Amino acid sequence: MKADDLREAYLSFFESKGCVRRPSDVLVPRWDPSVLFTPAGMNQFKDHFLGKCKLDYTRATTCQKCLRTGDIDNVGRTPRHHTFFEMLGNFSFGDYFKREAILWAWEFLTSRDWLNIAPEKLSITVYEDDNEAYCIWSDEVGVPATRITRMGEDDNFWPASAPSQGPDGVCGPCSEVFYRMPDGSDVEIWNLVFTQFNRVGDPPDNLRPLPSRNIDTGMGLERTCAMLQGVDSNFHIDILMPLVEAVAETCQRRYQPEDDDGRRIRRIADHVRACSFAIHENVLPGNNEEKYVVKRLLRRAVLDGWQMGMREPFLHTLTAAVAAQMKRPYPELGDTVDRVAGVIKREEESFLATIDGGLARIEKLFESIDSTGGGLVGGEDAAELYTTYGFPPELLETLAAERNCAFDWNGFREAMDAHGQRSGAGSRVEVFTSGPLDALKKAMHGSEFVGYDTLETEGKIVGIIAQDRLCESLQEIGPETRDLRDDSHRLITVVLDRTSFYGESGGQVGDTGWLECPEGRFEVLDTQREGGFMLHIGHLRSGCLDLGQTVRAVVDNDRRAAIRRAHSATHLVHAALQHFLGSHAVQQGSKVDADHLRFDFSHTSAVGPETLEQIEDMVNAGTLAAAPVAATLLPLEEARHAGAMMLFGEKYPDVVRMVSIDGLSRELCGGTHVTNTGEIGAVKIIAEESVSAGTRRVVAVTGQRAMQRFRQAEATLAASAAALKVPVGDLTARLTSLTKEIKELKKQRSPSSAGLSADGLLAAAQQVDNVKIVVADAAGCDAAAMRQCIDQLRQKASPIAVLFAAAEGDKVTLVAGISRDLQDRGISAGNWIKEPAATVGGRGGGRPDLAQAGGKLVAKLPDALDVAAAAMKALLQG
RNA sequence: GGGGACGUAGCUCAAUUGGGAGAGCACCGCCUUUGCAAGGCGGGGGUUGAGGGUUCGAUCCCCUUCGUCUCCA
Repeated sequence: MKADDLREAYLSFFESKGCVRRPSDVLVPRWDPSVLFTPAGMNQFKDHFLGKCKLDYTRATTCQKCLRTGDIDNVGRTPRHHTFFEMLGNFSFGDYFKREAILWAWEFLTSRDWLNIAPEKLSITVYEDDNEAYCIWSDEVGVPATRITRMGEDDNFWPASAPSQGPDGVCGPCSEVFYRMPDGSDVEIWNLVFTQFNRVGDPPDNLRPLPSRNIDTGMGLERTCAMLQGVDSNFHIDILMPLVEAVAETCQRRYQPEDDDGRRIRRIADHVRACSFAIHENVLPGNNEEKYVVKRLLRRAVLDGWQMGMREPFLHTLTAAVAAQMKRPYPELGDTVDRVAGVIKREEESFLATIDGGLARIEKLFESIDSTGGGLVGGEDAAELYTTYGFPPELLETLAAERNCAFDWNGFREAMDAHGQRSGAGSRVEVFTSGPLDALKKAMHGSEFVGYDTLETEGKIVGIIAQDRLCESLQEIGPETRDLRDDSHRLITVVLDRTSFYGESGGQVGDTGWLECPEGRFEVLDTQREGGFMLHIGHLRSGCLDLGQTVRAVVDNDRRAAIRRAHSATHLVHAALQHFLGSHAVQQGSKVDADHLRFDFSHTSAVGPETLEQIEDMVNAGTLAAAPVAATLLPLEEARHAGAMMLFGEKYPDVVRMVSIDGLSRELCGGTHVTNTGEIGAVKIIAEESVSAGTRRVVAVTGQRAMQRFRQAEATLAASAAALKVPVGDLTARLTSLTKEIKELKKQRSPSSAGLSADGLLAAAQQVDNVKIVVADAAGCDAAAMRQCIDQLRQKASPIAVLFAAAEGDKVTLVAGISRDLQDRGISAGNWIKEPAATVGGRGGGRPDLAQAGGKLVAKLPDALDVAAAAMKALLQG
């Protein structure tokens, strides 16, 4: 059976059991702070399991794309480890339980209409105390006792070992189905989790039955396919083998499963598949979180290629093969092949450059190893190369072997552990988060948002949260609450059943304003949203608020209008960027504030000033056109058909809101917009900068802030022109002539202009034996000019010793130089200058031929010159 | 988010305990050459990422900040 057929069979089987077929969730669930990537099929149903949302259905089935990096080191080495894989699942939220889950699993596996697996090849494990599951398997299904094993909590409980070690919360026993492979090994193909307990504290008696019990099952698509197709490795099933072969061909290797290259080829196949999906969802390789995971996967794959002799980017050519194999379940992957390939190629180039750069550094390392005769690459050195420059240890080991050097892996691991300690461990986020809103979420879907059409509305208070707890009522408690210094600790959250306040989302900031009623006034400083609820965050300024009370929600009109301008302008900017830079310039993030917007997009290089101007012109042409803006709700498919701009990797609801700017832009967007682009006024781009590799940012202002900016610029110009006493139009010319003049003046500030001429100095020089000694006050010269003069003198006469001193402000600068032949006599300018420097209360030093010093006693300058002359005479005679 | 490294001419990089900011390539001018490739001579180009501090003096040492790279979570 083909993988595509297995997916379909599984989903339709469970549909026949009343489960609702849901699409795979995205691979990168940005809404879930507890994970970077979707790790299992149940992830998208967390709120369903916890009863934290109203249920539209109580049974579901999915095929979920997943990514895990926990066993990353085993990928390619073993037959069944992947980073990216698919999980088939069926789920019950307080509906069917153990009996159905077990019977259906068995039916699907063994029925002639479905997988038709010989029952004697299957064996079962259950949790040691779970007699209920044991009896169902043994009595109802009829699995012989020899093939049912009771296992402990570390194997057959979820989370593993929860009863004794925690964490507290929902948990339960599980039961696993194993298949006997041709080689005699048993492979787990299906895990049935029965969440039926709430763990409270340590044993004994810490497992309390849950009123609403859930089913969460997962069947690995790849391993089940391997079983059905009778192959010995997941990598040899129908959707992976062609990819493995494509990798082998690209790397010009014959795929031999058993050798080192076979392992590398499998790893490349796995990683390029994982990265293609992640990058498809706009996760670009980067330096933190999921971005870093993508980067690491890509680099591991490139490294494997490097070790097979690949010196040029190659990974990116494989994205088409990935899309081809995954076409049926994920056709959208085909739309982004070029973009994904481009991203991968960039990262490949960057990593190959890193390797190149590291090679030079490594030469130095080997030289020092050779000179000390150690014959061993130290773990410390390897770790430093890795953590600082990203040079992979595996490569270093290979290079070391070529030099007949050993590699200290143990030392390397120790050093890396130490690095890990220094870096500190990040805080872990709970898998299931809970908060004061949970009770509210069970009772209602969310707040009704009416703020698109109206900025004032009546709403009933359905929740008040203070100090992270739900309250019945709230009273103003004196002026100290208004203490701005620690206001943040005392922020209050009010939830209404309906509101005109927009909660921050899609980059648009939350509204501010007031909640008013006869009994009190609440100032809203920010509006956030959580699970469909708008949270009005702020302070009670007077009176009191009670649960159930009706208030008037009044949004700050001027601010909202400014936000609308900025948001619509953002859409125009997006469209203009795409027009001038190309379709790859997709949105990476944005912030929409009052008359101020920030827009991040994919682009590799800086956008030049000319292009930026063109973009600005196009945007302003859009506002001048006074184009109507309309928002419509329509089915996702229709929006797609209408050509609305959509972000890959976003999970859109079935009905979407499309914001169209007549003839200029179509985007799916939940934000608030002007009704006509003419309202935006001027749009002025004020910055273009880099956010991270591959991402650029433009910042722009609109409406009144654009006007303010023009005024400011004018004021600066006017002030500058006034300062230079020229008309604004002549400013540039005046500035260039001024800078030129300054430059010339500096040049002229030479010894000669200060009354010092080389010939004059030579004529006035003292002479001891045949050595000329020039000691002079070089008033008006700076150190550079004095040096220059010394050079001139040294060229004209030798042997010669020169020392200049000049006072400027409250400082004295001295410079001394001697000719080469005096150096040969053991005289040093550095030593010479010390005495006169001390005379003016300073110190100095320098090189034998030229030295510099300074001091602060300006009045002593003439003395210092006498001292200098005397000192040189002494040196010459000594 | 934390650790480490690096920011010097348009580019690639130098600069000894802190003591005169340099080289190669590129650029401009002139010469040589029928032309090209190349060669010779000369020249322009720098707030040493930014801001503070220590010092007589900072590319160098210290602090802050911005940027790039990199490892870890």
